[in-house]
Amino acid sequence: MADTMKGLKRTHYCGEVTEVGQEVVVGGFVDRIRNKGGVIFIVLRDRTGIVQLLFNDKSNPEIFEKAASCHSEYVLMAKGKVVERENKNYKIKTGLVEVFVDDLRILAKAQTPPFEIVSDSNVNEELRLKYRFLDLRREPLQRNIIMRHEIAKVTREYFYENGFIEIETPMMMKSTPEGARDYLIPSRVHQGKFYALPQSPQIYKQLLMISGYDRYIQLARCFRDEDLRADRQPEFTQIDLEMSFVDAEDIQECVEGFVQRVFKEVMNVDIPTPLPRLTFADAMNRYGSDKPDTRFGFEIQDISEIVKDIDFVVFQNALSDGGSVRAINVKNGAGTYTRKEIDKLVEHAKGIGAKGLAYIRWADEPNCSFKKFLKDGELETVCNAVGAEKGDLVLICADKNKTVLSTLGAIRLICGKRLDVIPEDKYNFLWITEMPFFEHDDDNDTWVAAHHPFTMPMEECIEYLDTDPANVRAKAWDLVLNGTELSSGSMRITDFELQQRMFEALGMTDEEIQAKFGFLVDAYRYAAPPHGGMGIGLDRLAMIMCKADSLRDVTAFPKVQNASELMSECPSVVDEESLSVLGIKVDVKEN
RNA sequence: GGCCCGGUAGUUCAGUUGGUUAGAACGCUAGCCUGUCACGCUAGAGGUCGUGAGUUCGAGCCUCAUCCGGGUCGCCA
Repeated sequence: MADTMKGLKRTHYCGEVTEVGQEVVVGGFVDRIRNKGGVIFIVLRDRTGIVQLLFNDKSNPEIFEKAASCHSEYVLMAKGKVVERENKNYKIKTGLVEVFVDDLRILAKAQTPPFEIVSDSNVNEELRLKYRFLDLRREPLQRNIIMRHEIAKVTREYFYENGFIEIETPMMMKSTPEGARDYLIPSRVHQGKFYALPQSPQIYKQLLMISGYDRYIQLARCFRDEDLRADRQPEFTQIDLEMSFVDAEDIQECVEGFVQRVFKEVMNVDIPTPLPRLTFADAMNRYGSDKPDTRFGFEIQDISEIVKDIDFVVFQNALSDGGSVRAINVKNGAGTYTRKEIDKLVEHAKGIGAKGLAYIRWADEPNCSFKKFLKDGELETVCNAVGAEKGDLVLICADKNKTVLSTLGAIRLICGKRLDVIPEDKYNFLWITEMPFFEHDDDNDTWVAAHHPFTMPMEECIEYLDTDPANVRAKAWDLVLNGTELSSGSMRITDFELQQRMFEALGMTDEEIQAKFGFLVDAYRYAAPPHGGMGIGLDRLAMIMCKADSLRDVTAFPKVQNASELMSECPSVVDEESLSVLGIKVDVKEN
């Protein structure tokens, strides 16, 4: 039997024990034991830090024996006097003192853990996820989880102070088969019918504006049944907000205040506002991405005009097909890349959809992959146009605009990472504005809404709704941080007739509209103040602030790539009885 | 669904052209040590080489399939 806590009450966290002479009671996990024979040191750990416990066989043999029987990760409680250390350790906060223990309780013994509970663990993530409760004992993960809490706390404080009301919206709602796939919940009472977990509380927060709550905030759990990525979990948290009697700039100003506050309070980093802005079109043209990382250069340059007379069939074909020829000038010594390294980049470009990359590699002399098509002076003209000098690598892509931009955008990122030119301590926020309203669905050759169908178009674009969908821009915007999409927002349509036109432009029939959003459309008949809002990815914000590479590092119990959880092994099969109550028959296709 | 990377003691890894009994470090167990702090010293235990087939006299190594994990594209209104 283990000891009990009886008669002891914790007085200090381990990391707080610094004052010599105090009587303290501490509790925690055994981090390390150093048994010297006649004296034992046990390092005790809790979420605040570590403290050294001291045991001496002369002064108290019984407690000494007990200390000698301890092993890693046992849970102990110890009472004793804080004394000055004979040999001080200046590397740790509590390193000048130690607790000379006069009462020791072994509250729980531990099996040997499958991996060592140490800060700089390099253990296979699969194993760590299976024993997530042990991995969460490790200091780096605890620091992240606690930092995430700090972010959430500051978030609530900021928005509460600015007049936002926190309202919980349902986790069980109507399934709308638009956009991402829903997680479905079967109904026992209504057999054959299903609720859905929210992809976001979008519809509810708009209804709350119609109901007059004016400013709404929620740290909302959201669910999407799509494939995972390092920055995408099926279950995530949005700082979800909606505001009435505002326009886009008001919402952006409010969110700027938020990011400034959270970075200052949690990290003591100053974020200058207003944040820089870039239209979607400019972002695509300069960075080949709707979420550009602006911490480094290598911007895309259109050299179509410069190369239009060069007799190179690749360039000429792209130009005559209405495409373009564009380049990035990769600096920082990329000109010394070997042929093999460049081939790798070209292979990557092909993977994205480009037919290839032309290049000018300038180690000692400019060395051009399409040299034989060049006339005197043309190489120099191209180099001058893109600002190339010795040591640079100019990568050129010629194709349809869309392909050229996405290719060079991706290659730009790869080069930036490979050359290690992305400053880690920089936090580049960026508003991406004037998002396109429609997206072309190449498979079905139709125009589909790029956002949810309640997004307001920009006033000056409304006239093109039916005639020129490609040029309709939305009153929608993204907030990007260091190349990660953090947040997305828009103004909503409050005008009933305009909403009808939107639905028509999207090719939705009255029946469809009624079946999917009937209640929301009806609600707008009862008058709504102008409103809009945003959803800010709390997980992604925490990931960047913690300098983590994956959402798993800022999520207590994350899912892995196939959306399962390795610790509890969910999702799992349920028994026949449970299914039968729901009126469900499972028909699984075997591979 | 496509492509790429990985899987060898509890953990992190090494393992040569396919060739004797698969090694190291850390951890673990036991013993010694009164000032350690990544304590030290001595000894010991610990392996279905992810799984299954195949090639071979012989497979950790070669081939195929499969499972698991990661990254990415598709997808994510």
